[in-house]
Amino acid sequence: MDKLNLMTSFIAVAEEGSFTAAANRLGKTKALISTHISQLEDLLKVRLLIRSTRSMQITSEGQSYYEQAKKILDDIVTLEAQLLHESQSLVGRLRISAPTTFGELVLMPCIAELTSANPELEIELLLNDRFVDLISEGFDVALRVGNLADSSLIARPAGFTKMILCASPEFIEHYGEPESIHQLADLPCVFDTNHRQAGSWSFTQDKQIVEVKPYITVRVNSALASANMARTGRVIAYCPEFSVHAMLEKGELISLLPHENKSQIPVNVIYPHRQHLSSRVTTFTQHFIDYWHRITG
Amino acid sequence: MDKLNLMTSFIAVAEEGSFTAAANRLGKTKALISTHISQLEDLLKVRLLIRSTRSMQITSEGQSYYEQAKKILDDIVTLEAQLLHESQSLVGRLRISAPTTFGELVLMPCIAELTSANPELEIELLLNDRFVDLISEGFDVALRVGNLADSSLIARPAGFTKMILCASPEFIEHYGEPESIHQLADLPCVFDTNHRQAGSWSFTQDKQIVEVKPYITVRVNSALASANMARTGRVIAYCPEFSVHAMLEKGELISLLPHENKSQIPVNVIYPHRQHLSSRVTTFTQHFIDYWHRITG
DNA sequence: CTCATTGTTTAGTATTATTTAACAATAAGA
DNA sequence: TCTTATTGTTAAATAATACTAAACAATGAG
Repeated sequence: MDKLNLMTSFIAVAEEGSFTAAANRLGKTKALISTHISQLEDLLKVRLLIRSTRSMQITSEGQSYYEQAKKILDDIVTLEAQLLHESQSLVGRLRISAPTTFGELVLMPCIAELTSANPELEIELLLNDRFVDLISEGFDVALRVGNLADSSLIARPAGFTKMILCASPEFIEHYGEPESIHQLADLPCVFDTNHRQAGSWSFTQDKQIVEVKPYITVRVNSALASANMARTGRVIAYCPEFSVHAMLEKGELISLLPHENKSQIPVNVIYPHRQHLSSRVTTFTQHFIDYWHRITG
Repeated sequence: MDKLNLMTSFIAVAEEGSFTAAANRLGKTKALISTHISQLEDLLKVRLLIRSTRSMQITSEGQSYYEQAKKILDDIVTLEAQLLHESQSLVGRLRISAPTTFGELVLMPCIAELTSANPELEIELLLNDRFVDLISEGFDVALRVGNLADSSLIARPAGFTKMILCASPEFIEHYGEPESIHQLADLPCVFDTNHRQAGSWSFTQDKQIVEVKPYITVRVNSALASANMARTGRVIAYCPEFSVHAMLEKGELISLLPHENKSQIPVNVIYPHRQHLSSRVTTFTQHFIDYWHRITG
């Protein structure tokens, strides 16, 4: 028994003053309205309407019920409209999880654009390279660089980032520029432990994936830290393009063997569910993907 | 789709923190809870809960919906309890319709007892000898003296009143006491036009109904008026016992042929419906019936 | 790694909602 | 006064849905 249906029927009858008119208003039959009123009266154990075949009169209890029932139905409509508006407007908080370096270098300018366009959007960005459980930590959305583990989470591909093998001019002056990736086994390297394969770097040559074990002198769980290490001139680094972009532009680092390595790693936007995404999430996602395509060409 | 059911399930989940616990609380299966939540989210087009098989988290929209939905369910419970209380207490108005003389002489003392015992009961008594439509004029209850016309109304028999043929001592002194009802055709009479049969009186002799056409000198639509007419000594009257009771006691009127006439007419309590009577109506009805039995013996 | 427990899905069943049609009651019109 | 049209009610039939049971995939605890 759908109580809200019964209430709706009763309100229509009270306002129209007749079962038939109420049935027309609601697009139902008068028979249904009749059973609805009977059910409601049985449920409430109170007579709401006094009716003969021709005339009808609302009881004092019916009048009191009408007023309050109408308010309750209004409250439900208001609640639902407000909730929909809340989820479809760009007001409120958006919790984002992202890898540290990626967040620092890529995401901050992207988010700056978004918030200046939507001042009421509150963004909370948590940068972390450890594994993050989106659901239990209450994130709305996350960015992941690299291949994804199997998961129940939903991924939306945003594009790719090139992997750059690089060193400083001082390093090249001292060791000379390597002519093949296999020389990395003999040259001092810094290793970003955020990479999946422990102790090895993978390159793509002529669409073939080649694994090389570099000579590792330093390990660190940060792409930016390893780029900065390379800038000292002591080591070669293998970093995502975004983390060394500025240093390459300034000439502080130089890309090595750019024609021999076409490695790319995927960038994904992740959310914990697929349905009824708030527009905060969809707006952020779309804006990030646009931004990423803009800066990676 | 019973929206209140969906809301109830969601509230249980939000409070218990798990679908299974919510299902146990409501005595339903977890499968049902799962579909309820999905339906509610589809209905609202908003994600309320973020859930994996093991952990669950309420969204900010879900939290807001929970608080307001809970209030709405509370409002419904409160409304229903209040309505039931309202109809079961003796507070409020009771509109009664009754014949004029009956109301003036019988009902007023009866109602006086009732209101002094229930000070919060407001009684509105409308006395009227014309036909009254209980429903369209909004009466809760009516009293009818005499046989009832066929009707959709509900009648509860309260007892009977004797019909008394009577005249004043002066009348008897002048005309002598009649020895048979058939003499009424020759003696001057006052006729109460509230009687059903126009121009004739019916008597009950040895369980046989006898119709007599009296010699009518005055017609009036009031039993009390016809009794007062008889008290002048000019005419014989035929009245319900309650309307001449006081005059008989004082000796102002004398009952004629009491052993030859056993006519009684029924007294009924009438209401426009049978179900969900307010306790105002049932209390009044019971009190009147008790009172009537007390005064008629 | 196993096991128990979670939420989801599907198919089947039970229940309810709704309509259709026949009905009794009654106000309006002839 | 009689007929007609319209009212609310009822019963039976059907459409819709609520609910369950069972099998499932995912995952945290031991």
